[in-house]
Amino acid sequence: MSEYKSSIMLVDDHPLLRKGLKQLLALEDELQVIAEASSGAEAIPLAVELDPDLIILDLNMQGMDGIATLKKMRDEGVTSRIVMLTVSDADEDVVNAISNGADGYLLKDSDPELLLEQIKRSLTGKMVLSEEITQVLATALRRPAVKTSAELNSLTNREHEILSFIAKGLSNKLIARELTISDGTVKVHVKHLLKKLGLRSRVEAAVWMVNQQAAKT
Amino acid sequence: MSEYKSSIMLVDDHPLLRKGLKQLLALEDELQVIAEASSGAEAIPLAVELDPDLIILDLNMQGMDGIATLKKMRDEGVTSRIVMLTVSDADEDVVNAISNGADGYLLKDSDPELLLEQIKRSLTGKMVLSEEITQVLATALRRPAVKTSAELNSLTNREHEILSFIAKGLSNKLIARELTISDGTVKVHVKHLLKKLGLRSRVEAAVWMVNQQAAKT
DNA sequence: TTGGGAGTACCTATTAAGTGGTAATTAGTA
DNA sequence: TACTAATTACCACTTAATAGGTACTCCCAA
Repeated sequence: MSEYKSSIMLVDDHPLLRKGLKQLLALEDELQVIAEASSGAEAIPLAVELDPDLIILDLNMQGMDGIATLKKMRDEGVTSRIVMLTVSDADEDVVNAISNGADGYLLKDSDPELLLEQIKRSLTGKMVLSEEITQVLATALRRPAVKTSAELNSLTNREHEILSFIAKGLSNKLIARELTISDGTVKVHVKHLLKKLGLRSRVEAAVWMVNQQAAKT
Repeated sequence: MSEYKSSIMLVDDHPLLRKGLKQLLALEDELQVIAEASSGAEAIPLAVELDPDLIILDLNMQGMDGIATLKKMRDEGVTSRIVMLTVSDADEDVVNAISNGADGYLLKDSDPELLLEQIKRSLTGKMVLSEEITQVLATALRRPAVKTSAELNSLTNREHEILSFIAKGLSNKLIARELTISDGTVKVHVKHLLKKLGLRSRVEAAVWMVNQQAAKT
C-alpha cells in the first residue's frame, strides 16, 4: 500500500453515528477524516473547498436530503467519490442515488468490518453496494416502471411540501396557516400538483402519497 | 459521586450506532457497557439474565421492534431502567413507549453531550425526554384520540364499505355509482362515519384508513 | 307489537375544493 | 439582457363536501 492518506468527509445529521463511523475509520491508518457536516447545506461548501477523496453521505437527513445534497455537489463540480450510507433499501432511493452520481450505496446496519472493507474498496475506484442492495437494484432495473420517484421529482419543493400536508389530512386553509401564505396560493399549488401527478382530487393525492410513504418502510 | 459503576446494555441493530454510543459512554468512568444486542430476540434473555441498571433500546429495529421488545422485557420481569433511543418523534411511538414502561425517550440526532447528560440523569431515576419530545407528548395528551379497531367496529357495514371507497380516493358521486344508491345517501353515510371516527373531512378519513391498512402488515 | 338501528332518499344552507385567468417578484439560465 | 421557472396573490366561477333536518322501509329484539 502507498503511504498516501485518503481524506474523508462525513455528512450525517446524527452525531452519534458520525462518532461510530469515525471510530471505525480510525482503525485504518491510511484513512483520515478531514471534515464533518451535519446537514447538506453545511456539507456542500465544505465539499467544494476541501474536495476530499471520499464523501460518506447520509440519505435521510432533515432539511436538504441526501439525494438533493448529492445532486448539488455534483452540480458544483465536486469530483470526490461519494458513497451513500443509509438505512433505506427502498428501490427508488437506490436508483436515484446511483443515477445521480453516487459511487456506492451502503447500509448502516451492515457489519462494521464489511463496511470498512467496502469503504476502502470504494477508494480504489470501485462501485460498492451492500449485499442487499445488489438484489434490490437488479429487481428494480428489471421493471423500469418506477414512475413513482419520477413523478414525485417533477414536483417543486413547495408542491411537495404541500402534498405531504395533504397526506396528513390538512385542508387548504390549515396548510395556508402552517406555511403563512394565503389559501388561494395553496389552491394554486394543489392545482399544479394534481395536474403533474395526473390525479383528480386531494383525496386521491392523499391516498397515493400515504401508500407511497408506507411502501418505503 | 459514588464509585459504583452503572451497568448498561445497548440494543440496536446498527452496529455503527452502537459503536458511537459506546464511545460516548466510555467518556464517563462510572458507566460500563456490559452487553450489546442487535435485536429484540437477542436482547430479552440477556436482559433477564444480566438485569443491568440501564437498557438503551432502539425503537426501529427489524424483526421485533423496540416497543414489542420493551413490553416483553417488562413482562419477563426486567426492572432495569429502559430508555428508548430513536429517530422517530411520531406521537404514537412516544406515547406507546412511555405507556409501556419506558423510562425515557431520546432522539438519536440530539447533541451527544446532551445525550450523555440525560443518560446519566436517567440513572438517577429521572424520566428523561428529548426537548422535542416534551412538546410532542404534551400535544399528544391533549387529544386522547387513540382510535383503532374499536372505532372501526363501531361503523355499520355500509359505513365501513364507504370508508374503504374513500380510502381509494373516490368521490361521493363515484361511490354512489359503485353501490347504485344516490349520492345524497352516500353523503349521509359519510357524515355518520366522520362523526363516529371523530374526523373532520374525508381526506382525514382516507389518510387514517390507509395508514390503518398499512399498519396491518 | 312496539321501539330502534340500519339503510335509503330528499331538502336547505354553508363551507371547501377545484378551474381558469392575470400578474408581480425573484432567482437562475440562455 | 431576455427568458423561464417558481412562488406568491387575487378574482370569478363551478362543483364537491359537510351539517342539520324529516321521513319512509325493513328487520330484529324486547
